[in-house]
Amino acid sequence: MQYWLMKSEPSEVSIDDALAAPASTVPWTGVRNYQARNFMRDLMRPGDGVLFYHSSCPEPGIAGLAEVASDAYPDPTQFERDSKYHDPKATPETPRWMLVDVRAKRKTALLSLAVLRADPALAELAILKRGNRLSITPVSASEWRCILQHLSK
DNA sequence: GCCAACGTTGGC
DNA sequence: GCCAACGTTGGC
Repeated sequence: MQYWLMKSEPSEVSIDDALAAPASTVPWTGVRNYQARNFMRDLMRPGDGVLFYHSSCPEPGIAGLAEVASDAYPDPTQFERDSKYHDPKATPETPRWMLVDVRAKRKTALLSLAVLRADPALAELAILKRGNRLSITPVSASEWRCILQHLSK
């Protein structure tokens, strides 16, 4: 059982969008970074805990709780010529990009970056590290507990 | 819109 | 394999 933080731009897929989807489940399309892909492909397992993070928006922060809902499989958008996620070097025989399904569990009060930064127990949280742009990052069990504690306030 | 930080590309 | 140029991310 592992824990993750996954960024999504709410103008693309917000926690509300995910909760409104069939079975509250969305395919995590569009990841085009090898490290993030490898996390999904090699380390994620169904049932892993997910912090649903809103990025590139007026109020960035943790907006909900979710879980990994599938093993990794090829991201179909890489094969779609008219998709902005199309990758001409990918073929169904040799896919490059993988994704997992994510099931939203609940929306939370927004846990802002300022609040996260103010907690010394979260000093090592990857999302708070300078220059970190990874859209998927691991969260330790103690960080997860700490964040749940914040969310229960 | 700015800009720091980082990943990727491609010429050599 | 180096590394400069370029593109992207994402908070502010």
